[in-house]
Amino acid sequence: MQSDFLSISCGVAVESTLSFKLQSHMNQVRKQYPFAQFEPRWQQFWLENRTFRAADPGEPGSEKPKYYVLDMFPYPSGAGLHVGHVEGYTATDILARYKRARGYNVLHPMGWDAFGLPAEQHAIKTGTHPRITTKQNTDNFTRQINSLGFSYDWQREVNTTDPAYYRWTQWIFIQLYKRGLAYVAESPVWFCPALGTTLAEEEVLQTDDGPRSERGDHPVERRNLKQWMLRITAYADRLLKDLDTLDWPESLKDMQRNWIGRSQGAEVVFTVKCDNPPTTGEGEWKVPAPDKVTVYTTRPDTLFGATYMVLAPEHPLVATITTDAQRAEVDAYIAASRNKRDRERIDLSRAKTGAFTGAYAINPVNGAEIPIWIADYVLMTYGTGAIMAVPAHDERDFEFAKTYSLPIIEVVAKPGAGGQGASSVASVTAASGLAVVGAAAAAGLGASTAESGVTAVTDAEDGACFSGDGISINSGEFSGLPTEEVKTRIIAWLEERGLGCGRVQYKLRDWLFCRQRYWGEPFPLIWKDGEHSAVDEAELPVLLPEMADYQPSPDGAPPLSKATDWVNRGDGTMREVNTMPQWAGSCWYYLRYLDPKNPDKMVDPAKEKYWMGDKGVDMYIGGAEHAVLHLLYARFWHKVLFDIGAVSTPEPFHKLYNQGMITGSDGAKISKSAGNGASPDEVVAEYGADAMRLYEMFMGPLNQKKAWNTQNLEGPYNFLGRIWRLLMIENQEGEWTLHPKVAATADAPVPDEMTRALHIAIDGVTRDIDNMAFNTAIAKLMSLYKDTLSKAEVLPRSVVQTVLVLLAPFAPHMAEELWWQVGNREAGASPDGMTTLSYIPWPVADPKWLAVDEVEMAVQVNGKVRGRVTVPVNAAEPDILAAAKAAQGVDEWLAGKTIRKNIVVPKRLVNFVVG
RNA sequence: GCUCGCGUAGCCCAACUGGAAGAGGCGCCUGACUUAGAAUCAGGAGGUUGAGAGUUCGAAUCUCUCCGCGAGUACCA
Repeated sequence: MQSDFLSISCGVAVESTLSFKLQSHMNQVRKQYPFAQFEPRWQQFWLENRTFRAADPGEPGSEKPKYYVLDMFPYPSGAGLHVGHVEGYTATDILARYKRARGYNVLHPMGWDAFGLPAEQHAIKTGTHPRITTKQNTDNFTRQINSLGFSYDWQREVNTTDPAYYRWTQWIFIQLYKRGLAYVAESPVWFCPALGTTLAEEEVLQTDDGPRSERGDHPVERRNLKQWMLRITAYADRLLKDLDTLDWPESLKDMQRNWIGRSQGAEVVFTVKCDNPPTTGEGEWKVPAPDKVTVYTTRPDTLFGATYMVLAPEHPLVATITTDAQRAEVDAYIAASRNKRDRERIDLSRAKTGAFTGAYAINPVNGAEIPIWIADYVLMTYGTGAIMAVPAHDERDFEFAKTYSLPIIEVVAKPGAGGQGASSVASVTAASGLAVVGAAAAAGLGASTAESGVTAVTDAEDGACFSGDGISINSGEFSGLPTEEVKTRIIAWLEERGLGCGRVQYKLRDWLFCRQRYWGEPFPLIWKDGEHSAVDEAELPVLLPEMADYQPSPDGAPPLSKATDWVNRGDGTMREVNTMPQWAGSCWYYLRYLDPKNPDKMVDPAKEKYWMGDKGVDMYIGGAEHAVLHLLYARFWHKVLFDIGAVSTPEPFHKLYNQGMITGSDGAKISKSAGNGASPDEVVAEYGADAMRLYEMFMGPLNQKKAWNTQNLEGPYNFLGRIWRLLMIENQEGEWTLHPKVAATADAPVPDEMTRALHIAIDGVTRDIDNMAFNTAIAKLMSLYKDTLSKAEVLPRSVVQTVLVLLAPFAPHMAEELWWQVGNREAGASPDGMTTLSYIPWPVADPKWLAVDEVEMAVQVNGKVRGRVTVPVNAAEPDILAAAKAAQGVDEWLAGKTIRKNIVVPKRLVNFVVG
């Protein structure tokens, strides 16, 4: 029953009757220590004394080395702080407090990513202005964050919706615009009817139910719209290359590499042979018949194996090359494929479909005529929208060729496959050669591959298709050479003749950078006669106009278009009415923290140089869900700012760490409807902030997914209670005072074994924090308590204070309170003489206490432990072996055996291998 | 389908990177304190490291093949 109540207590939605029972139960649970009294007291102390203020260059404290530890700032939602926020913020807080104690000038700021859809949707529903909602939410987040004792420098708070902030977002946009990195284009873009706005590629997820919005999970569709784009592709190569310089999780770098999707290949020009040129029907040329079509391929080495060509259905040449005979079929296919898109469904079966245009292309390397098809497995948005199909060496082409009985020619032999395949190919080539292909192609659809004889040289019958590297065959002068070499040679061959060239291609698309919403940064742009220009920088910020009605227009026009006084500037120019996407403000907020109130500059160069140093942010912690969104966008903006000299590092975030997601008790994502979550407010009320922080760090490795379990929370909570009761004692009135065994023996000598245990703990905790292994650091503190502190008759103050400094990053309130209770007071600092331990130097483990004289080693015979032996730590190998042979239990296993090999692992074990 | 990560005690997790399977916590059991329970304190039990092969004197750790869970990605030529 008890655990039921506890788990219910953490649910977001609690029914009133249960909630009542819960209360009565909770009241019975005795608080292990009076956290409700001292936690708020220290939070107030820190705020009032600006304990965590970071020193800007020139100020006292700035002579220390800097350490910039950053959280991904939150979107202040109405739901309030989430246990996932607490996880990341606790981790950075531990580092911030640890680094302060280690003598660093620590920058640890917090702010609000406050533009965005939820506030606007709430506004549409309730009529409350997003600004009001945002203020309420940031107030609530601030309260919750402070209730957890995070050591932010609140003097540096930023808010993306503050005109003094977004003025500089607009300024950066103008710099992009001036450099030609922002442009308007009409293209097929993602549109979300439910959200009433376009979305970037990165904001659309491909799901089993078709493409859907990353935010809100609504269906999205392709529409041809005129939109503002940012030319992030111009930075594709640098964004890719500089990943190598970053200390990020390899998996995250892979995701960015994958998204950027660099591939190296070639463009090849094919000549179109159109025996039956298209006409308008009155016998006139519709357009001049095209005579060239360019394809992109990453496998130019397989050019001899191209047996047909495929254009995307949207390819502009389709209309002009299609023969009259094929026109009906082609038009029907185009219509069907467009319809397929509109059905917002992904075809999981991947059945390949297409239509023959009636036209042929001529392969530049061998003059073979190959049929030109259209198929929706070729995308207009990648490469040239046209491919040469090599069914023998490409899975997709292979499937398509099988479906439509197109010829398949093998031109790459598997390495090490032996001479059999190669020779059979060679003989067929010699006998029939490419002429067979031409004949098959000319025969068109009707030609069966069996009749053509081509399949004899392929693996088609066993359903195989070899897409790896190998040795070229059947490829004229290139036969016999390995794939890589053939690629180079064929590209050179094509380039010499003007028939193609090497080319690098990226998957990354330009960034769709405008939204048809109200609650976002207005663009600093004006229009006149269809021409756009940037406003003068002196006009910034371009303020969001006050509006009574921020409903989207039924015709799809952005809400700002209704603010006519704002749109029409009176001089014949009109303002741009789109707004920027939410990512804009988060692209550079880490820079504004450095100089948050500067009215004249985005950031003062001296401050930027000091805080960003050589490598930028020293530690950035957040979830992996932003891998190809925020983290890619911010790197792009930062590089542009670097290019214009506004920042001094090529990358913004040198070290990045991904926190693992905290799921509900059922392992599923925490949601209100599932009721599987925990609310930080409730946990803090019941167990206190220190216990919540300690538990979230104790759950497991920071970078792994973990399930919330309130029962497990009681472990760290009990530990804090034990530490408290170790030093404090409760009288009959329920007041806590310092325990006599601490107070009476302040100057007591420290037993060697206690000193040793303390130094082992210092060493272990320090290394664990440096390795972000907070769970094991906490376990080491628990061991120190259990094995040493709890057993001590007297607790020397020096030991207690060291323990409190070690505890402080994890449980800062209790550490501060006990620090004060054991007598660290300062007259005048506060009415009670409160003084912080935040800047007390971190203890250093003395190696002499870590050293041991003797070690116990395991003695194995043939890998099985048969005894143990204690030897001096620096014993020589012969001595160890002698002792090991004599060890009890070992001798009998060695009796009468020949030792063939001795293995000695210093300080660990001895293994005798006997025959 | 492809890529990557993870499987250790009933549960959450350690294991110095190839060297005695166990640091810590939850739960469970025993004892102390209690009229009794709760809380607290002291102690204890608990194992084929997902399965199978391989490398090695020695494998939780390295290699391969499966199984299970999770994340990313999805016709990118």
